[in-house]
Amino acid sequence: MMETYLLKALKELALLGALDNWIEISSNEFAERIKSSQQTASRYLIQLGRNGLIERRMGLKKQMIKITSEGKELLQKEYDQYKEIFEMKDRLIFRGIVVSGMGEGKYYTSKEGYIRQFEEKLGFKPYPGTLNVKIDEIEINKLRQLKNYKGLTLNGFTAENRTFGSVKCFPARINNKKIKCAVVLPERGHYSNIIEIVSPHYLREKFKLRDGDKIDLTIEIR
Amino acid sequence: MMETYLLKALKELALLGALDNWIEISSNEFAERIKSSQQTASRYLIQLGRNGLIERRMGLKKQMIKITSEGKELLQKEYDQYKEIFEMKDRLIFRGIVVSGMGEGKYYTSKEGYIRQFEEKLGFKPYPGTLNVKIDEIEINKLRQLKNYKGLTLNGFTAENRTFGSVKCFPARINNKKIKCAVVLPERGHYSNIIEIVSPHYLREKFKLRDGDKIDLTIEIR
DNA sequence: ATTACTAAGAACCGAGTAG
DNA sequence: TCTACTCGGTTCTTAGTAA
Repeated sequence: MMETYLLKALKELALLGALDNWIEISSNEFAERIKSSQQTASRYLIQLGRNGLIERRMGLKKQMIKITSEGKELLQKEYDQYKEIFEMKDRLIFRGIVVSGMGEGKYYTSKEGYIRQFEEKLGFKPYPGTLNVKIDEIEINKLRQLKNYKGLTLNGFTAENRTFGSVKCFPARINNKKIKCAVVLPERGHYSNIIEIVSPHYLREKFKLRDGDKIDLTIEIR
Repeated sequence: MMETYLLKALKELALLGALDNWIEISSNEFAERIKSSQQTASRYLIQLGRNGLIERRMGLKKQMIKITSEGKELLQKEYDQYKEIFEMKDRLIFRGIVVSGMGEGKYYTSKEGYIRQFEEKLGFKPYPGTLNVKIDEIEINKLRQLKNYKGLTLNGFTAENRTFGSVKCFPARINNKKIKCAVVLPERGHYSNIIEIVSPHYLREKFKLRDGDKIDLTIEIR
């Protein structure tokens, strides 16, 4: 486990140039930089070393320090999260697990009234059946947000003496792979923590997915 | 002062969408997300609120949370640092303070042999005298890095029965403002923690600088 | 169900200091 | 100089629990 104060220390070392180069620094100088005591700075450096995040070479005075590839990876992950926060205004990312639907998905993908519109508006003929993804409870907030975006609307229609409601679609990606698919949400209806995905492909096979597998879902909102 | 664990908590809230929207969340759900106990999650939310980083609205169940502009600013600063680490491969940023030189700067800016080359290679006629910036001790590592880059070379020459050595120049910015200037480093010579800056302008006046003022120095390395 | 207080234990910090 | 140990004080965490 990564303590947050160690992450901050690692970030400071990176800012001092230790990502690509060895830097020479004393625990005292580092302490000044991170606004701590010399003892704490020393302890941080020891712990960063033990965690494999930096490499150290002790000199007679000071020490040489360089961030390892693991350390760099950790910082990169952090950077990616900030990018997600500030740059991804045109998409929402959900984490969820694959579950078995109860056959509702076949509605969308087998009624001629929907199929025609899938082809018109999304440009593909859907494989019959949807992939159901259960969104982490905590991300239901984002799901609510998603419902506020326009997306592409497939109009409702009447057939076989009953009505089929309008639905909204958003182009999507599974695990960030470039395989055509889209999420489908009923225009009206209850909140649900299950997202249904349509695609021209049989997604379970294409992605080798089984119930319970975790997936990332990136949804384009414009 | 901002504890690092609160920053992490704030980041998680941002990832959950609390930057632009109110999100509904319970301390338990949040605890799960940040891998802590419910009590700790609750305490974090209280502290984030007290620090003015989030706004909270308590419901009967759960609570509504939104990151404030101060909270956003804090995250943005963090993001900027990561950008500096990963994206600024073509520049180095130094922090330092303005000091009085001992007249050496006039060398570069008054000898015809240098002046001609400044005009040729940097495109300006230097104001006589340099601005001297003392780099924070700890950033000497980066200064060493800087000396490895090529930059623009002003060739040495002989005049008045002595030799004047080659120097390296790098285009630079002070406090990220678009005023033409460049740092000058002797091609050979001792390490120093003083950087000299040449410019067509009298920089002390242009930036209203006095000894002891802190400045940021952005140096272009290609 | 929820938030959040209390209290005790766990983790962290830094002055003193050895090597 | 340096690094890094010990140890007492402080801060953080979480089980228990009230509201």
